[in-house]
Amino acid sequence: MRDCLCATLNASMVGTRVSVCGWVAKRREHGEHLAFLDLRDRSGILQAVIEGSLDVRPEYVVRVTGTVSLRPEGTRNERLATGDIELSECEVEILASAEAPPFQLDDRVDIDEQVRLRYRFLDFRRDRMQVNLRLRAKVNSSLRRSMEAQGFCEVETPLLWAPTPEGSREFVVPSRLHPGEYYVLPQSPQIAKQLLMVGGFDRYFQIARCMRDEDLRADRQFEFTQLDLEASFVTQDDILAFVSLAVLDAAEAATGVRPSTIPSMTWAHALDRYGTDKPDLRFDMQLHDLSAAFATTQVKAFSAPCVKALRVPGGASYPRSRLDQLTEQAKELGAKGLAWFKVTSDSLESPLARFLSEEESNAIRGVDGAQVGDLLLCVADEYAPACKVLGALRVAIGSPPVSEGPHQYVWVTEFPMFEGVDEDGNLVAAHHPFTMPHVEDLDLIASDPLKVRSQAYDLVLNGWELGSGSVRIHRADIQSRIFSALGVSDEEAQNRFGFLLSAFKYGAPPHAGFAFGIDRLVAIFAGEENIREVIAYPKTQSGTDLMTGAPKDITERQKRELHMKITSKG
RNA sequence: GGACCUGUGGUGCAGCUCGGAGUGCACGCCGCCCUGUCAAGGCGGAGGUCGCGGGUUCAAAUCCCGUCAGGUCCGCCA
Repeated sequence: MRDCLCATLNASMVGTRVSVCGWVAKRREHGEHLAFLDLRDRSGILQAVIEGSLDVRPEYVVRVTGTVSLRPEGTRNERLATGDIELSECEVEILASAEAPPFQLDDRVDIDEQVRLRYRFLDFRRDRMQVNLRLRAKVNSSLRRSMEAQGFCEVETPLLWAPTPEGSREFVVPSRLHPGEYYVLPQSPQIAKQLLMVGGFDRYFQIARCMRDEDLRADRQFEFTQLDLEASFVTQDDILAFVSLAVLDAAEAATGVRPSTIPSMTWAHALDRYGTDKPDLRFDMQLHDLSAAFATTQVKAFSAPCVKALRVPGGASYPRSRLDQLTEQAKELGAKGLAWFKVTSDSLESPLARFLSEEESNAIRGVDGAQVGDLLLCVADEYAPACKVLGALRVAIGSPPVSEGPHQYVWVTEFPMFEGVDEDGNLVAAHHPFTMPHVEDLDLIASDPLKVRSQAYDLVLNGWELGSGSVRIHRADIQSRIFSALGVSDEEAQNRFGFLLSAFKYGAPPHAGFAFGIDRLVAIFAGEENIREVIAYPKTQSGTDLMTGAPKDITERQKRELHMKITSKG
């Protein structure tokens, strides 16, 4: 039907007669003797010259047969890739007519996302979506190549899986053949891939769809895609190397620039200096510890186990309203308050300044090489909350949009094994219950569990958590110690993970793995703030699909077959 | 579950503080004119339940309350 794509034509083809197909992007009529038609296909725009009038409208689907010609001198268009040429002596065949689209299909205006999502198929015709989805395809392809080159085998795992209640809420699928019983959609192929290790697939990967029925965000959808991998007879460092190589390959494929190696820091360091487990290294503004200087303070606001400070360069010019807003934000984050100090030429300007001892005042002035014109923010609290509050303020004040600036990757390692206790007093696993503790910390499980480090690690890019992984427990004795620390009884463990535990009795190799979000990675490559921009058919924040209307009711017959009865709505 | 922002012809905005006739701009759409345009140009035209409901008022796009939808965030996301 067509000989080539619009933008593949160039001056070297002059004289050739070709047929091209696409959509009418624009029509410019000059009376009944001359008209120009801009034809758009996925490659770009090509101008066709029509001698005579032409009854086509924008978005008509046409096939144009014409002769590739050089444009007359002075009529070339440098802004068009095909601006030197045009099709002349054209025959136009209308393949489909079209109504005027509900919004403009050029990239000159931002269209409300509600409208774009309702007419996603039209949104696809715009450059932004074409570029983003093709970029995503390129990243997928690069990841596959990279994993295969590293000896990994792609295995698909089921979407209909058994309920194994863990951290996040699962999507549930009622069974027709088994009344009152359910499948769930996987939150990740975690257990499936560990069983592949038991089965001898010592290097597995998958570009896997995962589903979690949790509230949506700019970086979270119900369903998202991960590069999921697992390997046997490897250490943590092996996994970091596998993943680093795949990510760097993808970055090069997507951006044309290959980042250098990915640095790493411990979780403890990230919390201490950046107040978060996903530090954004595109800007400095590290947290500083003033606990020692305030150990015996008389100032009530600073009487706490920990005092942390953050220097805001140039922040002394903040008006009172901005400082109040930051204080408000700190309180929302759980701080008792926020102390601020403006560094002026001879003193500290602050409501609290006159209560400070000279030593304390000097300690504050000394933070991070503070200079006149800087602002210093301090939070006094328990250690972790103090870090987290200032870490959040650091991001609020200093962080550029996630899509801007250099791409700063970092590995965060040595996560704690447990992150506190639940309402029943049981420890809560920070990663998942199959995570291997740091070997040196095994004895702490009973004595001081919150100090136990795990062999779990995250990959972070520009302050976004791309993914996480861990070395897994492959020994029954350690697994049962962890389950008991988590308050999971033998019976419950058997009930939830019995098939995994039983598989491990038949010779489980030491193994470790990782999974990272492709949506997030591609969004950052694409310079998008929101993963919806790199997903073909995303859901809204309330989990609806504006194009299909999902979720929707099903027929009475379907409900009968599924043995379902709705007893309440809301 | 909570906080905040947005909702005005098909699209993108302005109007809202401080109430006074659906007022304005750009794009698109329809008709006519136009032989080298390319964000074509000129002339004319159509198109509105100001998200929805209630309240205050002589009078509401504008103020108040509620509600719906979209977004950002907190909670949640092993």
